[in-house]
Formats: sequence, C-alpha cells, structure tokens
Amino acid sequence: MHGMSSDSLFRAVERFGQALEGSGMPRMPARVFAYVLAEDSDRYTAAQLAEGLQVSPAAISGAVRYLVDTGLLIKERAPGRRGDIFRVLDGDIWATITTARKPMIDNFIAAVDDAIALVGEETPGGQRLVETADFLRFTRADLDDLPRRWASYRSEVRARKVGVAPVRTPR
Amino acid sequence: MHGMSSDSLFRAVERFGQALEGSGMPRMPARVFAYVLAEDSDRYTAAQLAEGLQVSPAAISGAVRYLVDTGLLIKERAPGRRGDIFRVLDGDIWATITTARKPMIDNFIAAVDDAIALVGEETPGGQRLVETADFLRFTRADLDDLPRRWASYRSEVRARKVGVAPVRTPR
DNA sequence: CATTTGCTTCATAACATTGTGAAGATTCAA
DNA sequence: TTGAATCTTCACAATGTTATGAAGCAAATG
Repeated sequence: MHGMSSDSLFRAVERFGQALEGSGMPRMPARVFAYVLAEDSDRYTAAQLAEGLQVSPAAISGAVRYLVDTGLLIKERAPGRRGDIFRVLDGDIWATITTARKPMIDNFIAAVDDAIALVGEETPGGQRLVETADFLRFTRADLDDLPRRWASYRSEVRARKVGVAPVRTPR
Repeated sequence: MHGMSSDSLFRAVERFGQALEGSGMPRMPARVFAYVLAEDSDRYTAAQLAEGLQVSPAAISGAVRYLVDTGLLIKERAPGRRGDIFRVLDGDIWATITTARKPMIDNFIAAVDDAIALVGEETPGGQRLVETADFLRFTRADLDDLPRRWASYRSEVRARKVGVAPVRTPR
C-alpha cells in the first residue's frame, strides 16, 4: 500500500479540511477529522491515519490529541491490543460537533466577562461588551435546544422527500 | 497622546481579541474588532485605530479590509473628509455577528458538497458527509430564526431582572 | 525479562504569517 | 496644478507554526 487509496478521497479531504481550517481548527487536526469522516472505515489506528494521509505518526499524534481534547474524536484501547483506536463519538455527527462547540462558547464568555471587569459596565464600550456577553449566553442556551430543532428539521425534510406529513415535535 | 488611553482597555482588548483569534479570526482583525467594541467611541478613522492599538497604519489597513469583507465593520467616507471612518454596522452587535456568520456557513456547505461530489453518496464516508451537509443546511436555516429566539430570550431575562412576566413572542 | 510493536516527545528545518517602514496612490483644498 | 493629508501596497525582517526523523517509553507477547 502506498497511501490514500483514491485521489478523489484525497481531494475531498483537502477541500473539507480547508473549510475546517477556516473556522479556526489547526491544519493537521482539520485534515485528520475530514479524513475520518470521508473515509469509509469507522475506526482508525494512528498508523492507519498516518498511512492514509501520508504524514508521519508524529503529526498524527499531535492532531488526535487536539481532536480528543476538543471532543471531536474519542480514543479507545481495545483489550489485548497495543494501539489506540480513534473514531467519532457517535453515530450522529451533528451531536459531536455541537457538543464540541460548547466549551468554545464558554471560553468566549469568560473572555468577554474578563474584559468587562477591566473596563467596567458604565462606559459605552463596556455596554457593548455587556451586550456581547448577553448574546453569547443566549447562544450557549440556544445550543441546548438545538437537538430538538434539528430533529424537527429532519422530520420535515424527510417528509418533503417521501411525501408524507411531518411528525409534530413537542414545543 | 501616546497610544491606548488606559491599561485596562489594553488588557481587555487583548483578552477579548484572543478569544476571537481562537475562533479563527486572524490576529490583527481580532484586535481591531475588540478595540472597536471595547473603546468608548463609536466611529474611528484608520489613524485613530493605529494610534489606539499602537500599531502601524499598514497593519490597520489589512485588518479593516478583512473586517469590512466579512461584514463586521462598515466603512464610510464622510463628505469633505479625506479618510474613511469605520464603525460596527448597527446598534445591535448580535445582528452584526450573526449576519457575518452566514457566508462562513455557506462556504462550509459548498466545501462539503464538493467533497460529496468527489467521493459519492453511496459509500459510508459519503453518507457521513451527506449527514454533515444536512446539518450545516439546518444550521443555516436555524440562523434565520435566531433573531426571534434572541428577542424572546432578552424579554425573559429582562423580565426576570425587573420582576414582571415576559412578553409572549410569536411562534 | 527481553523483544516487538506502536505511540509520544523532542529538536529542528521548512514554511507561513505578521507587522513594519518606505514608497505609491488617492482625495480634497487652495 | 500644487500641496497636504490619509490610506494602500510592497518587500522584508521577525516571529510562529508545522511536520519530520530520531530517540524514548509503555504495553503486550512469548
């Protein structure tokens, strides 16, 4: 074997990976995550990732640490096996991505709160920061309701495709 | 005058700016946007930004181009005035931020669609990409309803603070 | 307990990004 | 048209980031 099995896969990973990079993920984690989604297997050893992406094991090591830390991959060690295996947390990718976003928002809120503490709430600038913090808190709360909305959207889209009335979701 | 008027402001900009960097915004645009929010004025010339942040006009030039391109700042030229002035688009910062996010999501969707076209929908990997694209489309649609939810959240929070019943928002 | 396998850490070299001063362009005023 | 003010572009130096090979550790096997 000599690397990624198809050129299409390689380009798909590249394309999707760049989009992930654009939203702040470092390069190698982005490529690894893109590969894990686009490739057909659903479990990978570090060696397979290195082989598949044609990069060194060292690069994979850093990348999967990042992805595991941010909750986008989980690491499992099978008993009687020397190496870890990596996979996405869940059948539902959206759940993974959503969950992974929460700590980021929390981080953001903490930063803005710190900034507010520094400049005070009384100035015009402080007020803008307070408004920003409020909005971020709302965003955070809104995320908790997102699974319900996603389920609702899905059933509507499916209904439209199949031609039946959508299932009514609880408010 | 010799730069940023207070050390608190400087540190607030630094803190908030780093949070913005963490979500993928390049360094200098992040600092400029943080400054524009946290500082007390609401209109800035490029020179004021350079002076306030203690960086060169050249650095500001690139940063504001980025911010204007992504819709986080607008550039206006006052008649009879030599330089442009910059400000946030709107009294409501959340609206600015939300709007700024849409093209990013569209970009993302386009990338995943390209990736799907490359690997096909029939493979397990392709299916995961389709699921991802679906979720992104939902996210995009969900964003359009966000103003309503935000208004609802605000009235609830205000009600809680002031001690009256929240205004009922339309479904 | 030695060996093999597989990941991680580390120093480093290649590469990319950032911010600068200097020069160029554009706009208004006179 | 000249001059002054202000922004933009450019080449470059400083700084960060990335990915690598090599060496080191840890876990399982015999």
